Amino acid sequence: MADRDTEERILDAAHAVFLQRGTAGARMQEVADEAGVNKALLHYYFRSKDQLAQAVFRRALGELLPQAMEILRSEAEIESKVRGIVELEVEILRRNPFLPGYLLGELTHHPERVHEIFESVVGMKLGRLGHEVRSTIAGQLEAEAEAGRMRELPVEDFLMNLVSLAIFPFAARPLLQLMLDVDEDGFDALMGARKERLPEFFLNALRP
Amino acid sequence: MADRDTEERILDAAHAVFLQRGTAGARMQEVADEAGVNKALLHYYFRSKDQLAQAVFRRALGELLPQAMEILRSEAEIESKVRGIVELEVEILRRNPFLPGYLLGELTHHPERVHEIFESVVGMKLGRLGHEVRSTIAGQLEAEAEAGRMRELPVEDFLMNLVSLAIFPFAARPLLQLMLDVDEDGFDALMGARKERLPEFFLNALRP
DNA sequence: GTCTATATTGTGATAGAC
DNA sequence: GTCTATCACAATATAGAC
Repeated sequence: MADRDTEERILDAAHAVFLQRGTAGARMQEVADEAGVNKALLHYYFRSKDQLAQAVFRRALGELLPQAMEILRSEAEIESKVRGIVELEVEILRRNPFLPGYLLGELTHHPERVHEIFESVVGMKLGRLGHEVRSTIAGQLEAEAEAGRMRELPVEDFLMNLVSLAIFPFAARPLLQLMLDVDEDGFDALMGARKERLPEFFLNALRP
Repeated sequence: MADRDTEERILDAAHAVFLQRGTAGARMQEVADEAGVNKALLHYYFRSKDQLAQAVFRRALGELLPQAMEILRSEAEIESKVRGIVELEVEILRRNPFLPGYLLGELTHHPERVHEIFESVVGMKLGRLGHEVRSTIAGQLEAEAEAGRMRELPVEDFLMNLVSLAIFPFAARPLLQLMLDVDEDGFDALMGARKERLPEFFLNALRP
């Protein structure tokens, strides 16, 4: 219960509270309670709410982005990348219900934070990484198209469409649960089943 | 500058401020300034911040949902619905950059609000509307599949995949702008071009 | 209906003992 | 490192004049 251990407990607690309430809606007192320590300790370790919020945001973004980037810029085949991204994102998001809504909310309400944090998360200049991913996949798509195995599609579309399909339903979950008339477990089951169909759906869209 | 007019100016101002900052991050003072009136007037018309926030949320959801629902449960053909949804959502979201992030953030941070508000927005019992949309489209999908024009796909997948593709990129815009290395105008141009390709992409995924 | 002034509470942050 | 006590101010909300 001391030192590094406490700092970690606080960050865990902050993660839980900030993701559920959002940065602006989160209260330091609630984080302290959740961590089982006093409010003053939060400031001892993180100085201010803003810095704690940044640590949480960095961590949250780090749960999603680096592994996805790794898959996308690897040398694996297109089909394998599609399956890998779907499997990865769906499994992470099934276990973290607040993650996508939190991230998208923070992105729109604090867009200025993204730039600085992005780099510390993926450990690379963002422009460079984005370019690397795009040129890698663009080459693959082009080769597939020339071989007649896929129809032409801009890399930007490939990337946006893939992550849209994988992530969005989790972000809109509260609305979807009402419209599809399912509870938590029903939704989770739905997502588990959809995960199996999604790669086929996406790859089918790429057929010539 | 009186009566109904003032109430509307306040709601407009609140809409602008709340969507950009989020409900918890928004300040009544900023809303008052934006509306060009005094803080006390906000309470005169809306009683509390919470009620003002609800009015804004209702209005924001109303910009997106009812028209989409109308298209989905109409008697139009599947292909026409796909084109209609893409056209509608993309055009609305291009003009309202904060709308999707705000909605998704509020959904995750205040899921309890959805139930009550949903009904007043679409003017119908939510379970009923959802069921109506699903059974209508399920019938259409089944007919298309039997005629050999489309492969089989659960209604839930059809609905989730379609709205995911249409909405998500706008919600993730700040991140995508960095990764794709484009500014505001570049992003808008990208979305404009993608809008034309999206229906083909989606319909292609439905081919047998 | 609209304003100014003020009450009241909530909340981030620090001082200082242990 | 961790706590209690407290400060300082931000933010919602209301009272009351006009």
